[in-house]
Amino acid sequence: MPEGCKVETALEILVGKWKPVILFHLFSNGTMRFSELQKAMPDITKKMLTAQLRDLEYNDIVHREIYLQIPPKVEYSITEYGKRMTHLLQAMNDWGMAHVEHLNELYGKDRSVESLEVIDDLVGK
Amino acid sequence: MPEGCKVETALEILVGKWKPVILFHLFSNGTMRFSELQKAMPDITKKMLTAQLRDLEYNDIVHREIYLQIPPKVEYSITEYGKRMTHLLQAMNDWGMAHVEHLNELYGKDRSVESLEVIDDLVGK
DNA sequence: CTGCATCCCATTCGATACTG
DNA sequence: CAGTATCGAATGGGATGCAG
Repeated sequence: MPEGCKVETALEILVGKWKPVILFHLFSNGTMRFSELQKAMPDITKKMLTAQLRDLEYNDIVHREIYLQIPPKVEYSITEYGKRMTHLLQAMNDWGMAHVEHLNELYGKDRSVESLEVIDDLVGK
Repeated sequence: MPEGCKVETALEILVGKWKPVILFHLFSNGTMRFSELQKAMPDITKKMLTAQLRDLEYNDIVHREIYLQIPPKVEYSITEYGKRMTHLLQAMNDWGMAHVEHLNELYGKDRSVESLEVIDDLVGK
């Protein structure tokens, strides 16, 4: 472990019940409208979706493009800066997968999978 | 971004208000007694410290060595498996530091530093 | 010394309704 | 369509006291 310890800074950006899923969809699909994100994540409320997107926007991870028209249209996408965190997300994802494996070996299968339903739905398994 | 998206798995291990600090101390000092950890983090309550250590223990990141004696003595250390996540922690830390810089450039200094007091105390700045 | 139990508060999050 | 406003429930975390 290094000096400084800004691990929490990284955590704060990614934590928030829905941020990883949102990023996953935006990384996968490129640009999405608010309603498309909602359709992709049926369980998230508008309030939460808005809040998390605003958070990501403040951190320059997500770009919000507003079209002044009726009916309104707003598109979200990953910023260039945001794309640079792909490696970190990849690293976290890889470690996460390996860790699930590790826990399975330690305790046996079918455990510690709670609270990942959303992701599992997403992947469709 | 990959398939699967187990980013949340990684997050769940590190999240918990004190886990990064605990890991930081254990990585730095090797083996520490419960009371030493408390001294190192004056603001954490016993309840929280216990809970987070149990969590890390369950995830095979931290080892708990109990000496059966009076008065009791319990030592905590990073497991071999836990040491293998050094690279991930390093990556998150690096990104976190760079991100603080990035935000400073975007919005100007002296912002977004809230909620890092603990870490800052730790580093003594 | 270590750490569990209890109570309590603050913040988060979901549900619902409403608006430009 | 893309939000905001309001309320209540759930959850996380702090303070304190007791126990092995």
